[in-house]
Amino acid sequence: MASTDKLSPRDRLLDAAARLSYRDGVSVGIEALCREAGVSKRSMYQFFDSKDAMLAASLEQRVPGYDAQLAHPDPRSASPRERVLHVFGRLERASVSADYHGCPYLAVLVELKNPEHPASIVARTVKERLAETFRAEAERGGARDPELLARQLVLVFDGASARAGAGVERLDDGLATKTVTALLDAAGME
Amino acid sequence: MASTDKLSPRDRLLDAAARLSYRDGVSVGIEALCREAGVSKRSMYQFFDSKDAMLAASLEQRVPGYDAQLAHPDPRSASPRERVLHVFGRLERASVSADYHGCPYLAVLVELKNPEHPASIVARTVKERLAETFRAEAERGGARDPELLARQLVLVFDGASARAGAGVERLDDGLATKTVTALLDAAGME
DNA sequence: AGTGATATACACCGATCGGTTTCCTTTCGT
DNA sequence: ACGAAAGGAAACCGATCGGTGTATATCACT
Repeated sequence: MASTDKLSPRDRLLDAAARLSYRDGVSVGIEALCREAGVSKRSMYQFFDSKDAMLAASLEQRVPGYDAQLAHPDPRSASPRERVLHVFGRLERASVSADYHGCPYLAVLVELKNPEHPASIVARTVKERLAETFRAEAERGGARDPELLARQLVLVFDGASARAGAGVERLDDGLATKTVTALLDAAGME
Repeated sequence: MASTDKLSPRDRLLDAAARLSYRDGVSVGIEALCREAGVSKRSMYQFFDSKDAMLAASLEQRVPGYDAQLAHPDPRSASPRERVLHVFGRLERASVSADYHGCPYLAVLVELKNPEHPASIVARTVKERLAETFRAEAERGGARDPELLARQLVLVFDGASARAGAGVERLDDGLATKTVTALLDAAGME
């Protein structure tokens, strides 16, 4: 019994779309997606209006897991600084995986040049939420300019994930953490 | 007389490949490339072995201009810090253009998941050279850890260009410059 | 057992992909 | 003025693209 056997065809499609579009890019064919999901093309078009819609749905479905991964395990006892650093610690740990190819949402935004694409809209929303999370932490931590600090943090986040995903940088020596620490200190965040 | 009329067919192809693959992504068809260049497909395959080879050549041809754009206009009188900040000033100024879509070399690395692709190799080389340039400046500027600082700077560079290119961030208020300044200060670079 | 919904397999659509070939015109050296 | 060579237009190749139509099989429910 394969691991996908207990999932509905729709969920298997979303799973395959997320996995293959992340590994091979958004230009992956629907034929390959359906083969991977073990679902006929005909069924796919009953669940989704188009390939674009399925891609957007697959990105959206992964948002809760993505958020949970970046959230601090014990947010109550942790300081704002610890919660911010946790995000980059997770990024650094994830980046060592052989099949890490960078932040999937940033990749989608880069690959789909069209900002009106439904998947681009989902990706942009995720990025805005991350920035807003950082901003709230910066405010709680007493940063001098919370908005600026938050934008700096997403800059580092996306730069680190893109470079690690592209294979031109390694984060496992704490590069992101060190960079963020310097920025937190400079912003006067406790 | 169009602006391309005085260029050789080969140069027109390289120009069209650079422009269209930057605007539409590397998946742009050779039919469109040849139409844009005003060159027959047959001629194109006499100049280049494949679409991949032409793409790599088009990226490579733009390297000198890219370098010149980031180089300080008066490198002798400028300090290492000024030379570094000049790079990010140029990035911020370029990013306001309506047809700015991020660093083309990073985009190619993200879009072509295959690191063995000839265009990926060119792009990786460009990124390595930028990091090396930063490292040399960091050393000259007396940074505590020149290698670390250089990696932080390319992190910010790629993060800023990717986010600005994706349309999720604006750099025209000096975001990159402010971030880099904080990192230079933290590294003890004069 | 019968029925309607759901899923599959598979041929098919026009369009485009990267790449090749054929034919014809233009250009250039002599 | 002539012949070779280069270049352009377009047909053509097999493959794949996103998407549909059709006929068959499987399933739950009554």
